[in-house]
Amino acid sequence: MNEHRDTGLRLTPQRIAILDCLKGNKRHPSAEDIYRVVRIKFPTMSFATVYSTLAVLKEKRKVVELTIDAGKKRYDPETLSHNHLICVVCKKIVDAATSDTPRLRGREEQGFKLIASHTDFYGLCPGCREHYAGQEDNYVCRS
Amino acid sequence: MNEHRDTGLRLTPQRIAILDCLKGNKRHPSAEDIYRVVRIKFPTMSFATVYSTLAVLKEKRKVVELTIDAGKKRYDPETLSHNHLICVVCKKIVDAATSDTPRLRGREEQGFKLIASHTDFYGLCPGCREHYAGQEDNYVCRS
DNA sequence: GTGATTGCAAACTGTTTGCATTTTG
DNA sequence: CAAAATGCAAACAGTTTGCAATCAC
Repeated sequence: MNEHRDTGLRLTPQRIAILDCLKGNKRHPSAEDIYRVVRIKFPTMSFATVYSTLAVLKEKRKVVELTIDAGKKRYDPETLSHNHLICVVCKKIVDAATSDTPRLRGREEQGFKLIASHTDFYGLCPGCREHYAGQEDNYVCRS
Repeated sequence: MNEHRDTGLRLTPQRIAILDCLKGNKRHPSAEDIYRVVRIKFPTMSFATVYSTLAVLKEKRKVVELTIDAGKKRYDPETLSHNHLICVVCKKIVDAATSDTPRLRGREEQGFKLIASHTDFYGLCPGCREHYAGQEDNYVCRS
């Protein structure tokens, strides 16, 4: 009945709220971001529930964990391969399409069995751009 | 006199040990990895010193912070732009050269001022490959 | 000598775990 | 009704901070 049946997980009201929060969410929210949203409907919601639901969703490939933001995991309901554009000041993350996918130079694979790849782009978002234009050098970009 | 003079920071014995540990280090060590190494020579060395030195080095662009590994920062003394190849099982990180650099599709920049980009490649390293071959599907790759 | 660095401990942030209670299928 | 999820609190890991003692320049 419920639109989230296909996740294959037991649908508790809390989980439905989390799934609703994630559905089509392009903000790449952290666990706390999600917690704050679902807690509006479920004041008793605990962090442990958010984390355990995210763990199950990750296992079922319904969500992907991003490590772009140091010291805080962020989650992306878009699990098809895509790239990101990250603001080095406010850490906003938006999806980015690229014109091509880079390849490792043949002999550079060093015995690795390749599974996937993705590219992160760093920059200043429109908002931060205003305040920090010309100070790009002050920001370290590499993840 | 000391080979690390050019870093522009006050050279205490502890800092020299940290710089020695980082010099040419291709292992992308975490703060703890560094701590364990320098503590052999300086048993009184504290974590705070490692972190504060890393903070200064980061500021002076002598080292770059990697967020590839969730929940644990790793450091790279190679500050020129380059890419990484990461083992999804043991988190080993090695440098990788690519044949090309992807570009954002023109209208995709969404008002961002671009500063930099890099590509992460995921796979199984030679060692883990043996034990986990055929189980690639069990590993989530996206950072 | 003075300002920066060290070492220690305590504080903090984000995440994980144990367990009694409740709920889903 | 059995297996799984919740909520709470406590435990954890990694990182940061405050401060007195020490050290580099």
